[in-house]
Amino acid sequence: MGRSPCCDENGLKKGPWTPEEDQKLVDYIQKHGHGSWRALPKLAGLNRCGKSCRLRWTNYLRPDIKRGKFSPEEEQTILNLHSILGNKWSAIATHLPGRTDNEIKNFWNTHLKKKLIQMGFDPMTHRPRTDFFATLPHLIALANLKELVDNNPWDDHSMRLQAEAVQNAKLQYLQCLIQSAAAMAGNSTTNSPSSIAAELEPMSLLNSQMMTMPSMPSAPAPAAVHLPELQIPSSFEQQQPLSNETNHQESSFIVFSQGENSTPRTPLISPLSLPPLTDISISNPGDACSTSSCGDGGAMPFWPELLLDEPFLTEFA
DNA sequence: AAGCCACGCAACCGCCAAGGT
DNA sequence: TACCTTGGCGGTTGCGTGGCT
Repeated sequence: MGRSPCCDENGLKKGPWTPEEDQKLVDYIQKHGHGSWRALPKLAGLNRCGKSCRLRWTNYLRPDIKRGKFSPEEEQTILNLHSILGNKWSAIATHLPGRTDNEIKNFWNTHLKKKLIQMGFDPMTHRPRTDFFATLPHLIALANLKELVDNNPWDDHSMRLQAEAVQNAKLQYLQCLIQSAAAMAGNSTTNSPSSIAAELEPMSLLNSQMMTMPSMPSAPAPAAVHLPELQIPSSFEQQQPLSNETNHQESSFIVFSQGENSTPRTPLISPLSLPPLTDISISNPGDACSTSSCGDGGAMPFWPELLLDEPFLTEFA
């Protein structure tokens, strides 16, 4: 496959376009259409390569281009589509009339990506970052959000996702505790529920700390946040390991998230960066997933759309 | 007022796929 | 089938601008 000789051709101008060049290009295309981009510059009297002309036209001069700030709706659309399509800017642009892929790409790189990072999300996966300590300050701030306190149950998708980030931190902490407990137990396979429960006690401490740390100057008064409580099933000790492998130190068991009475179960995130599950499975990395909610048992399940409303984005800008 | 720095955005670069010869 | 041309895409660069010290 050959490479197209382009702007490296001698004598062709590069750099910013002048109004005169723009006018020549617009005039020519309006009269004749662009036709062959390669032939266009000479026909239009431009000392540019065809590629440069095409980019100038498609990204700037096209009459149907919408300029100006992105609306909250457009912002949301980009977030949603990016969570599905990734960096397929041209595909995203097809859903935003008047916006170019270049413009969307720039907007993503200069605004949205930073916002997601600040909010504790991985901008590529749209998942809460799994680095607990890196996201802790943010999570503490989140825990102080009045909206989180007031919005219960999870009637707002974005709030729910943020709550999941908090929940994720809790689960990671839980994982650490479990591993510590397993280490303390040595090779013993009898991790009783009561001992695990004892280890879980600091979870509430963490929760309360997250509620009370003065991380935001204007943070509302600390109050209880109704996160779904982690529950260790009473039949915990009877849970079968999810894997037949026996060379792991950790025991495999299942932690269910349970919503409040009428609240549907909240999809949670595996603390081990496993695919998100409806029923969290804390198991050994690489274990086969045996829960019915685990998609097709191997393929990456579909991550919920990231729906972040403008006030929320502004809040953390 | 001058220098520095961060940011936004237009433009370029390099690669790829499709279609033509 | 191999090569070439063209259009398109995503990543990156560099310049202009505004804010801060």
